[in-house]
Amino acid sequence: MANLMTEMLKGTLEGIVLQILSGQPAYGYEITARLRANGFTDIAEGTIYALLIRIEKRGLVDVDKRPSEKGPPRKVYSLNALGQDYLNEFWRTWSFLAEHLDQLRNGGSR
Amino acid sequence: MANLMTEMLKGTLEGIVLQILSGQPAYGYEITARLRANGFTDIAEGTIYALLIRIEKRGLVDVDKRPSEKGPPRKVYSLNALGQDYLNEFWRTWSFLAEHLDQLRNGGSR
DNA sequence: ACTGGTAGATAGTAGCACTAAGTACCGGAG
DNA sequence: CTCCGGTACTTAGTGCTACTATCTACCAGT
Repeated sequence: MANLMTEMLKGTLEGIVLQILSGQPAYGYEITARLRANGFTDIAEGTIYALLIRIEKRGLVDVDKRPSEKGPPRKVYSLNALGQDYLNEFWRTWSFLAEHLDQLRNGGSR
Repeated sequence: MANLMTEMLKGTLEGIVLQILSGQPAYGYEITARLRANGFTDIAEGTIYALLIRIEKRGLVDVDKRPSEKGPPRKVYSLNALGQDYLNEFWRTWSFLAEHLDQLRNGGSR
């Protein structure tokens, strides 16, 4: 059975990660941990890595590889100008959706 | 380039349609028209029909076929008890997501 | 030597919205 | 009478996204 949250995250998870990166640069493992701390306990690690590669290919983030004291080198992602534009667009779309859903929920379907 | 809204609708469009049906029974064409009137101008007709068939197969709605004065017979969908449960669950999930996104947006990522 | 925590990559799967094309029915314009 | 436009529904195929599962790699402590 498909999970409701799984489907709802499609499209929004990307914005969530970009928003996190807009605060400060971060690497994958850190982002996953931050998400979990933030209540999104069920998001798989692999999902985040795949997403990061995707937004990197789209040129929304810059990457800086630096050695870690523990384990393999980290890939530190930071939001660039294009990413910021995309993030703004994301929030505009989200606001539209959230507004209309609220409206629909409160009987305002007429 | 993938549309932001398209991806964001995944998972939520289903809830939107169920919410519309919770007010009163409706048929596909009508639902499409209502969505368009509600600001969702870019939702394709085919999408709604596919979605309706899906939720019918899952047993979330009951179907009543009745002749139309214009064109082929309408398939009138109405929300049943299982659908209502699912809708409640949908709103709970949505609220969680909306809350956490708001929190994240207002610098509350720490 | 082994376990556990840190860090990332990837092949395969399922679900969803979209595109595009079609069927079917009817009324009115030409 | 034929054609067009509006109503109403169907369906095959596509692309994108999150998930599962598994793998590599590095290091510290026992």
